[in-house]
This record gives sequence, structure tokens and C-alpha cells, in this order.
Amino acid sequence: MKQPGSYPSTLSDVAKRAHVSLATASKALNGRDDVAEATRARVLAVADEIGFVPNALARSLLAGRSGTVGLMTSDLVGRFVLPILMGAEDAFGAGQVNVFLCDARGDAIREQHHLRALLNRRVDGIIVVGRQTDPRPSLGGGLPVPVVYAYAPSDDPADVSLTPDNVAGGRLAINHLLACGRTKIGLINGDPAYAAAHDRTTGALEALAAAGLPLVGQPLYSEWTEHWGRDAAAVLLANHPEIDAIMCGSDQLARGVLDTARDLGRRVPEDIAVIGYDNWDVLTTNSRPELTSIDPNLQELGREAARRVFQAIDDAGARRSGTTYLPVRLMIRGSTVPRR
Amino acid sequence: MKQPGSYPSTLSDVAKRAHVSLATASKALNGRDDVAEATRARVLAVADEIGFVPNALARSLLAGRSGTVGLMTSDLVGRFVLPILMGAEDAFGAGQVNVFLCDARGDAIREQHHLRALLNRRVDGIIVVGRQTDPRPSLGGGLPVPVVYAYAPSDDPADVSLTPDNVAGGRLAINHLLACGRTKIGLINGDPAYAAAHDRTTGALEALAAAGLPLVGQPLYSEWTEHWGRDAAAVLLANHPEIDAIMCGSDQLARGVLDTARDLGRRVPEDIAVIGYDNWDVLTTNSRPELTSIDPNLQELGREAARRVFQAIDDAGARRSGTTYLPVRLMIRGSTVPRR
DNA sequence: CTGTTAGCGCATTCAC
DNA sequence: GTGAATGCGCTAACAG
Repeated sequence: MKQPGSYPSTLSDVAKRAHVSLATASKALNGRDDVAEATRARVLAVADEIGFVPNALARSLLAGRSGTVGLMTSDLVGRFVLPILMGAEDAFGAGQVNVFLCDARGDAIREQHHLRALLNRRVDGIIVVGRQTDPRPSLGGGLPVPVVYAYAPSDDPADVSLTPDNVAGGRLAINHLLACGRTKIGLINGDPAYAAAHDRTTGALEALAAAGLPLVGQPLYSEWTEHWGRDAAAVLLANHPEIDAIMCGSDQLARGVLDTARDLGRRVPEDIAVIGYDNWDVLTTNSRPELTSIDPNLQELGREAARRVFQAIDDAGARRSGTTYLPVRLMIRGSTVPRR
Repeated sequence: MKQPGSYPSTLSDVAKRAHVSLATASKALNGRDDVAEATRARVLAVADEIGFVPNALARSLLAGRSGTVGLMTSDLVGRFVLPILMGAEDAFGAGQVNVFLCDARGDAIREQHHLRALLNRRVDGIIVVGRQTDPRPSLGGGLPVPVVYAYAPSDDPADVSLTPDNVAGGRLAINHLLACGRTKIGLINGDPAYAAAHDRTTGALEALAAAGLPLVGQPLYSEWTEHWGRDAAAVLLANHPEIDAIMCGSDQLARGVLDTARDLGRRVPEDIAVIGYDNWDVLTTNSRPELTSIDPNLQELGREAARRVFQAIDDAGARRSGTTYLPVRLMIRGSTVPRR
């Protein structure tokens, strides 16, 4: 029976009621094999009866490691952090590790504050999740625990950073359009202040160059909105009516492009193929037609970040520093390949 | 100077180097006033010099409370949990409390597993965040810490639950349409298996009845997608061409309705006013025109959940059990009121 | 196989 | 003002 309102029973309570010593009770509960089966059964029965819950605080204090990690996000609102969070929580959860969630709200002071708090709580490692793929300031070296930067890499090459490979994503998108037989390809992108925008363009231009084809018109940059997608598509199609495919730097842009194509009477994908980026399901699966997109595989990125932290904890020397670019995937839907 | 790779210094290190006793060092660092100023200064200087970080584990063990809470989500993917999470993290963060994040992935076994882990870690309270507003199974009474259910209320009225007031939201939506001079209002809703769908309809019908007006046609239910929004709007407008406003059970539905209206040559908001639900910014601010919607105020719900946990921790008797329905807000945009 | 002892790092009595 | 002792709950050595 548990009593509401407090954590009542301790290991010594169990020991007393089972008529054994503290040490024996501990061994019995922890599955050590130097305990008689009968004794173990008695201890377990008592523990269950009085609702004993071992105190991880005491255990951690003794063990010198807490079995917790800090997950520090620079901004929870962004839609990119959630999947990363899920991946990390998933990977850690399986390993009996619990996750402290901190949100710095894009504020450096608050970040420092949270960092202190995490160290106070003796986390065994920290994952820092940024909201853009642009490099962010390092938390600094000399921290007593391993730190892995996810999505936004650290600006210090001595740190360990993980970020999706946007250049490869750009290449992947263009190569898919080429594979679909398109040759007159335009490019609409988002906010030019984002590294993600430029990286995706870079990859796209590489793939086109490899195929010996030019981009139709210039890459168009402004902001990550459907509005801009609509407007940019109108400009692009007015100036280059021959265009048979448009690559977009985000799914929002792509949805705007779909709208404009519809308004102008261009069929998608027959007349124009459209490909987005991010594979954000609300946008990709609800559009007409559904949107082909590049999936940055963020959940896997979160898992990998967790794995790296584990690695670094188990073997402090093993951390491979520098930025690793993780592979992205192509999700083909109706906006590039006609449905039957 | 901190040494990488471990948490090196302890309070006794500080005491030694400052030539004081453990007790004095402790008092100095914790701002107790029975310490000479000179001594305190010396201790603080040493602590800073060797990069002393107090061990919250030890402190918690001694204090009998950890200053942590558990945040258990039944499913992180849902877009409703994130704002709640943010609100809770925000409220706790200000109070020096750290948050353990657990995701049960909709699995009861995993939920039990995480619950154990949280209790092991001696959390001072737990918030359970569901993904729908339908009641969910209680974690059970007799837990040693206060539990607050957010979004999805517990099915046990003895628990403390917080959920947005969907009925009021339905009323709010209809009253806004009425205030805009609309009188022939149709209603498109999502998955009939969700309490949210029915509650919003209930509120809508209440408001119409209060105004002495009938709903045009029947409420249409199917699923929470733009596809259904498009299809339902087509049906509704074909059967009831006189309709001058459509209330939708979600923003996705509303976006579908906007598409169909456009296809059929009905102007929004001039010919038909459209109102959504959830105020999901990606959808509301990117549409043509921008979408009026009901905001369930989830961040505030998260904050309130945190406050309730605080309350229950500080004064175990004070917990008001039962389900509290939190107010929602109207966000007016161009789909009901013409922009100038 | 079982029990006794020591201590993880810290805050808190209580003497001095 | 300061310091020596006590114990939070637990596990790891050792002795029996």
C-alpha cells in the first residue's frame, strides 16, 4: 500500500519487515546472485507490499552518475526541434536514461542559467538543439560532461555537431526532377539569411551542373511563407513560361507554388512538377496533389545525437569532433509523379 | 578552472582551500547571515576559482524534495502537446524547477514504465499531457506526488484535470459569425470519434439556438483533413447555395473550405465567411485570406497546469479535483472580416 | 549466504 | 562566527 502525499518507505523499512539486513535487501532487490532464493522472494514480497520505490537520488549520489541528460533547445516553437526531441527521448528512454528539458527561448542569459541548473543536477551529458542549421555559439569547452549539438552545429570545430545534409538534399531534389524527365527547372527559396536556403541551392546547382543543364532564371529568395511561394511562382512562370519543374526550399513555398499553378491553369505534375523540402506532413499530405518532398530525417538525427552522447559517456576519448552531415531522404508523392 | 570529463570539486574542496570548515563553506555559499563578510568573500572566491558546482543530488536527498517534475506526454507528435509543454516548462523554469520529459507513445505499458522511473527520481509532481480532449485512464490514486492532467482529462473525477473549453469555443465561433451579420451558417467537423468535434458542435448549436436561428443542413463529420474540408464544403454549398458562413472544427478543415470556395467562385469573406479552430499559425496566416480561428490558449493551459502542481506541492490539501475547462480566444482575421 | 561498516556531497543542529 | 558531528537512502567492501 502506498500512502498518498509522500514517498514513505525506504530500503531499511523493507529490510526491517523482511527481517534481513540493509545490504541483503539491497542485493535481493538488485538481482545480485549471492542471495538465497527464499530470502529474495521474501524481500520482494515485502517491497511490493509496502510499495517500496528505490530512491534514484541516493543511488546516483553514490554511483557518481545520475543517468540523466539535458536537452536544451534554443526555441521550442520551431517545428524542427520536436522530431529531434522525440528521437533523443526515444533513444535515451530505452537506456534507462531520463531527459531534462530546458528551453532557452533564444536567450543567451537563460541558456547559461539552464546550463548551470543542468550541471547542478549532475546530468551525464547535454544535447543542444538549435532552430536553424546556421552555426551557433559554442557553450564553451571545459564542461564536465559531453555536449552534442543537433541541427544547429556549434561554431567551434572542437565540439561535436550533427546537422542534416542540406546540400545533399538539394542534389537529391534536382536529381529526382531530372529522373522524371524535367529539364527546365526553376528554384524558389526562403529567407536568404538562413544557411539552409543557400545550402539547398548549392546542392541543386551542383546536380544541374553535373547534368549539364542550367537553372532556369535565378534562384528567388525572400521568406519561408506560402505567400512568397505564390508570388515567386507567378513571377517565375511569367518570365519563363517554358518551365517544367520548380524546386522549393520548403514545403510552405511549395504549397504556394501549387496554388499559383492552379490559378494559372498549369497542371501539376503534368505541366509542372513541384518538389518541396522538410516533408512536413500537414503540408505535404493535405495538398492537391500531395507534395513530393525531401525528408531531413530529424528523428533519426535526434537518435544519433543520443547515441553520440552515450558513446562519449562510456568512452570519453571516443568523441569524434567536428560537424557531421546526416543523410536526408526523398519522399515521392503526386506533385512530381502522376498517381494512377 | 574546470576539468573536462568529470565533476571534480566538492564543497569540502572549497572548504579546504578557503581554510574553513564544511559547515562554514556551506553557509557562505547559501547566503546564510551567520558568516563574517570576509569569510564569505574568501569562500566565494575559492568556489569560483575552482569552478565549484553544488551537487543538487545530495541537496535533494537531504531536503527530501528534488525540485523536479515529470511531464508525461501520451504522444509527442501531436501538435497540441508542444505549446502545453512550453507553458509548463516556462512556469517551472522560473521557479527553479526542472522538468523530466517522458513520451509514452500512446502505449500504456511504456507509460507505467515511465511513471516508475519518475517516482524513482523523486519528482515532486507530474503533469500528464494527452493528445485529445477525450478523457483518458487515470494513472490511479495513491501516488506519492500530485498529478495534474492537461488537455486530456482523467476519467477519475478525484483527479485534477485541465482542458480547453471546446463548448465555449463553439459558441464563440458562432457568435462571431452572427456578429458579422451572417445568418445562414453551415458546420463542417472532423472525426466523430473525438470529443472535441462534438463539444464544438454542441457550443455552436447552443449559440444558434440562443439567437433563434437554425443550422443550415446537418453538421458534417468525417476526418481532420483538408481533403474532407474541401469535399464537405462542396457538398454543403451544392445542397445549400444560400449559405453565407461556414464554421469548421479545425483549421485544416477550414483551409479545405477556402480552396473549394475559390474553386466555386465564392468570395471569402464577402460571399462566405469561414472560421477555423485551433489557431495553428502555419495554416491560419498562410491562407488566402488569412483565417479567423479559435485559439485554445494551450500555452496558458500548460502554465496553469504547472501552477496547480506547485499549489499541490506547497499545500497538499489545496488541490481542487475535477475537470476545469479553460477559456479560449477568438482570433479575427480576413476570412470573416474583410481587410482594408 | 548474510550482516556490519563506511561513505557519496551536502545542510543542519548544537557546542565552542 | 565558526567547526565538529549527524544523517538523507543507498551500494560496495569486507567480515562473519
